[in-house]
Amino acid sequence: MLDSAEAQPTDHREEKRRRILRAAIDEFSRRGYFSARMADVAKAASVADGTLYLYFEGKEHLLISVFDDVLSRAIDRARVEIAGVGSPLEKLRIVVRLHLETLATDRALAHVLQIETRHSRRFMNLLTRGRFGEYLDLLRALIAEGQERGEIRRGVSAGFATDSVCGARGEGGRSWLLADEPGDLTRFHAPLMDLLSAGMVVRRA
Amino acid sequence: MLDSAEAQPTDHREEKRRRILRAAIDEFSRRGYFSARMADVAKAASVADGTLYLYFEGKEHLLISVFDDVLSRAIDRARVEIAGVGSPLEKLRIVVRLHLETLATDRALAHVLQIETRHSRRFMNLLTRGRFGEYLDLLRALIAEGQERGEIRRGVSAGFATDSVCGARGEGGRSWLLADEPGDLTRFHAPLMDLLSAGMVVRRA
Amino acid sequence: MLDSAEAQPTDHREEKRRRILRAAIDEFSRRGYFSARMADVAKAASVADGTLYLYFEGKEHLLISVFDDVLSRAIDRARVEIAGVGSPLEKLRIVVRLHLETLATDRALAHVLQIETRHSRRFMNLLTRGRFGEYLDLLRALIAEGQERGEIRRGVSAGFATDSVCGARGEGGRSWLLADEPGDLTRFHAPLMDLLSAGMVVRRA
Amino acid sequence: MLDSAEAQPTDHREEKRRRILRAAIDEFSRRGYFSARMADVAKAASVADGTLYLYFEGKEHLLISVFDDVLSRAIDRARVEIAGVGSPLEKLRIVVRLHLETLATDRALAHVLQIETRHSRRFMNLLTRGRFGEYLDLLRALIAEGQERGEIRRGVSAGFATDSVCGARGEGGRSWLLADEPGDLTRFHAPLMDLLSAGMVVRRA
DNA sequence: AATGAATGAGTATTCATTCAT
DNA sequence: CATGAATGAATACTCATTCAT
Repeated sequence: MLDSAEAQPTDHREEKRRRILRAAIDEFSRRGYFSARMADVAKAASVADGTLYLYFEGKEHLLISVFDDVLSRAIDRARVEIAGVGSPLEKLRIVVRLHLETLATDRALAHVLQIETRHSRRFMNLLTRGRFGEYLDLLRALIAEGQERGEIRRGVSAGFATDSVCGARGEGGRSWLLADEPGDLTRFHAPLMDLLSAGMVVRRA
Repeated sequence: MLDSAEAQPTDHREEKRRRILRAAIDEFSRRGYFSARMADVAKAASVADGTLYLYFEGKEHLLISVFDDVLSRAIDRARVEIAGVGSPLEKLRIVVRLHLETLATDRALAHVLQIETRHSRRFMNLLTRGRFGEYLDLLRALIAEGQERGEIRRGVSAGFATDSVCGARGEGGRSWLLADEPGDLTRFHAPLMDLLSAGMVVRRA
Repeated sequence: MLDSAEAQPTDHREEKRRRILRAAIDEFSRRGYFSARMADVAKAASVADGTLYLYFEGKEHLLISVFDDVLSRAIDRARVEIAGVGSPLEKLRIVVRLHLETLATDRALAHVLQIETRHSRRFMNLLTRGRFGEYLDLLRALIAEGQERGEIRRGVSAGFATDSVCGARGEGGRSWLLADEPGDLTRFHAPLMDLLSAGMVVRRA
Repeated sequence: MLDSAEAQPTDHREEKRRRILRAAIDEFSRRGYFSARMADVAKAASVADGTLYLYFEGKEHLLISVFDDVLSRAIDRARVEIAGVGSPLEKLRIVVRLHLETLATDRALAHVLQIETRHSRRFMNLLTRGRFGEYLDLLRALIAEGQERGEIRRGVSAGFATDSVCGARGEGGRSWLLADEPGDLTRFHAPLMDLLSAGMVVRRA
């Protein structure tokens, strides 16, 4: 009883928070972070300008929140999906696929993640702490695990391979974002994994 | 006689243009494109605010000019260095090395190229025409050539491979840029080429 | 109840709008339109700089609004005062008197109307649509009516007489300057001298 | 010999001065005084920007010079043409005709004189000293003379009639606006209406 | 909690003027 | 005398943020 009495406003609050994040993604994607106006985000979220500041500390925090929110859920889903999988390389494959699927499903989100979060050094540093760091840790762990189990070549440092995975995926995403006729992002999945695997996989004599 | 008479002002002008570009790179790198102020660029270049507009049309054009200027010289150097080389894969290796060396030499420049030029769709389109397009063409040509000569697997499309090269290199550069203790960027060269080559090279049975 | 609840903000808003217009009249009069600064208008109106733009689109629109606002009220007053009057000439006399009284009451306003609204051809065109056009129509109608009733000489066209009354042609050519098909200015010479001479020349018996 | 030796540069100088004035008239007319750029005046006059300042003290002085130059020649011509005429009213008629002819011949000049010289109170004061004052004196003298000889009604003050003729009072108060001791504008109402009515009212036999 | 009117700091750009050549 | 590259003061307008209601 108490719960439901409190659940209502909380749900309401959470729903409004999500609406604002959604509006932020759309506006940041459409106009770019710096050109997007808080007033437009508010309008798109159907709230008053001032309300944004009851949910987020300011514009910058709103962008960080988009990033964190998406990665939060990405990590959760990834952990669930790779739970029963044995091969680290296969796990890696799954994580990359999930990532591409998320981007493919929500082009505006992809744009914000790929482009708009790259602005200032300070900003990137803010990002690296928080969920993004966790995500990188996950990838690094998978690669390290793969190396320990002999599935991935040791010549490649885990950090470097992580960067390559993110980078290749990122640039593919960027091309896809900027292309006039985007097509399906997930079609990059196979060749991307193929390409990277080829470099990482231990080649059995 | 005529030369020296005309050379002075031209040299003077060119020298000032370079000073402004240099200042722009530094300021855009330090504060980010949007946060950088034209007044600071002017001060860093030791010219009056108004002088910037005698050399560049505006802030946006200044950023584009940085990009174009760097790529102009990158392309020229690349063409010279790969002139006598036979193997396309080797040529690719050289181009990537040159690129990394340029970024490694000038961290501020690297930052501007990797981060600050990624802002808006419109901006990217501006960039793609001009020298950047030429650069991509060069890479694509090398990959296609490699495929014709059987050095590079045909399964990988030239466009996709180009993206991967740029992306992996980009993300490596980005990590390096954002790392607290950067180390030497060129140490990425060997593993990067190794990684990519492994994915691209025709594996002889 | 409802009224008073809504009346407050509306009144408040209207009061602020008037305060800004008043400040604009004073500043435009004191320094001239181009030399007047929006910041000074804001200060004189006791509002923040940005507030000006919540009430008017920009500096130019502020000037047009001064003009329109004054003419709006001039037309209303004129219509009331000439309502019961029979003679068109008498009506004309009243309108001119009202106009002069308004100018006489508010010297700053007079200055803005007489001088500062005369800047560019484009600006005059903006002005001619809107309330100014209505005002001219009123004058033209009165003169035409006077001519029909034989109170005003037919030799003078309604348009020309209108211009003479409100002085557009007083100095010999403002209207001519702004007209789309100027024709020959000297053709105004005869009727203008006729008109003025008649008033100056001693009427013999 | 000496004369011709010195005449050349002097003529040359005078010719350049005239070219600049001409360019100023055209540019001020085309874009308005405030929007016209000195650089454009220079270009239109085929001289360097800096050269303008060898002939005129600055932008404002350039505008005043246009005014003064035109009036100088207007006064000279007027004096010549009215030399042998007996009737002051006829003289007045001639002066007005000359004035209108000048404006009619050069529309750009007319625009500058009618519109662009009306900007600030300070500016008008600058103008009133100099040749413009002389011009007004001439008109006043003619009217006074006409009144003495019984050609012009005495009810109209010389000053007021002068203003009416050159239109300063045409719209109801420009002169009043710029006068140092304005008095009451409404006192102009009766004589103004009298003046204009006389021209418009049907004179009953 | 929500609103949205008001705030005012912040900045790219222009252009009259100068002065070294 | 003439040039025109360089100067730098000056300002309209935007928009993130606040706070009285």
